[in-house]
Amino acid sequence: MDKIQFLSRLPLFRGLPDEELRTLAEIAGVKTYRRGETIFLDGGEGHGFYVVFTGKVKIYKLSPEGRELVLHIMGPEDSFAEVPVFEGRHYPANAEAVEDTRVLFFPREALLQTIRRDPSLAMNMLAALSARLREFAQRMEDLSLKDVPSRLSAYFLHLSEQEQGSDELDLDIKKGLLASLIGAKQESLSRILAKMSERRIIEVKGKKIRILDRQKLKKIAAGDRTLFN
Amino acid sequence: MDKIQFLSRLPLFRGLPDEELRTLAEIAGVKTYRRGETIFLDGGEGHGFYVVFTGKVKIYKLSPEGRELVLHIMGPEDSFAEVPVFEGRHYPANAEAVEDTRVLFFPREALLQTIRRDPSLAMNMLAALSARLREFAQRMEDLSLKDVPSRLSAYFLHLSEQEQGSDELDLDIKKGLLASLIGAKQESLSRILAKMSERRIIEVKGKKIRILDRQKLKKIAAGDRTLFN
DNA sequence: TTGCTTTTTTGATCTGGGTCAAAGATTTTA
DNA sequence: TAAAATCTTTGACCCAGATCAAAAAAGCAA
Repeated sequence: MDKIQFLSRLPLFRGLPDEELRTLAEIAGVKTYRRGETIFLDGGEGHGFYVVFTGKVKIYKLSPEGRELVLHIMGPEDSFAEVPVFEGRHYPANAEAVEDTRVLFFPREALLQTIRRDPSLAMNMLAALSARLREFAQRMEDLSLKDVPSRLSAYFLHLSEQEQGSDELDLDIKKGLLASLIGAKQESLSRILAKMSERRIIEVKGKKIRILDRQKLKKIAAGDRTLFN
Repeated sequence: MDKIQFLSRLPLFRGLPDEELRTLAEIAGVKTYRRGETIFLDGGEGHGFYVVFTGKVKIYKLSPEGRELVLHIMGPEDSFAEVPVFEGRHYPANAEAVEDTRVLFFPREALLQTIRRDPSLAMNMLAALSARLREFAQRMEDLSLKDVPSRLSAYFLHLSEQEQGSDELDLDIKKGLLASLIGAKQESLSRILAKMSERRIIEVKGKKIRILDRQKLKKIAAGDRTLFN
């Protein structure tokens, strides 16, 4: 397994001298989790951070009554649980493998030492956290100011962008998980998908979505509700 | 005005050598804004970050239709707009003075250079961004999984903690702003305050709140709705 | 294949909190 | 101090989306 090569591709480690990279690669442990397994729990003590190697991890919050909000779905090359490395020492959310997953684990101290030695890692990390803050601010806005169809449409457009503007989207996750990711209930999502299909805005085949009318999708994302009345 | 002394008290600059601190103090510009004045707009180009000296600044998002979500109310010693320094170069939200306000402004380049020279500033900054991420994750959970009375109660308990557990709270901001901070409409907030007063959970006198029944407040914060039925 | 589990859809109903409108209170300004 | 502007409360009504229940579809194991 070529850990070093993998690490060198990560934006987080860009610009790091090979030697530092080698040290990090040595220190990083591989952990494997099966589908459904918990990686850590909200409030648990965090001793380092993770990078997904293969598989998929959901980062989520649970309310006392057991309702769930998914903050992120992390895939290969994504890192998570940086926060407790730098502040507070306990995890700010739960993490669970939604597929069989392998992750790299970097112990806090190793990372902190590298950061102290090499400002470029600090800068990369600051950029990464900043990007996430930006994303959260947007998510919060969406959650409190936009309705569910709008959030769903925005999500589709986002997926499409990630696939170079393709009209063929692969959700790649269960619908229930998608619902929780956009802050809705499974039943609501199902109804909205049905309505959007009926209106020929999208076509749904299992986990495959085809965008039929990008203009209308954009309108809905921007808050237009006329299509639903 | 003793900029250096002020700066040396900030958690962000803790551990910085006096010389670096002096350099930063020299570079930092003071800007003043009147109540209601815009400091920057979402999407505008960001050339540095700010620390509140006196006054109060609201950081907020606006939906296309003009609905507002307040992300933060920043007071003296709080810093804001770090994100565009490290990533993306444009502001992720709007900022407006809600009182007559003086802020210190640190140009991006000065900050980046100090960070490159001194890892302790990088570490402080990473800790600050991490703390904010943690806060955002909590806010997102509250926004999507909790109801308005619960968010309001949590806010009161939070204020109380900041005042060493006192039962006498000073909102210090307009009710409309508070509403927008907890993701509600002014009218809803008003009704909930009325109901909580009627139930003798709190007492409201203008911007002063007195907690009468902390137990019930905690119950509501935890999601209990029996008090409202 | 068959049966069992999990996921998704559909139907019926309920409700928290938003909207619109107007009155009342407080603050600001002249 | 008056009057103008802004902020807050209250009332009537409405609706997006949650909940509860059950059927249908899709995955999966034996």
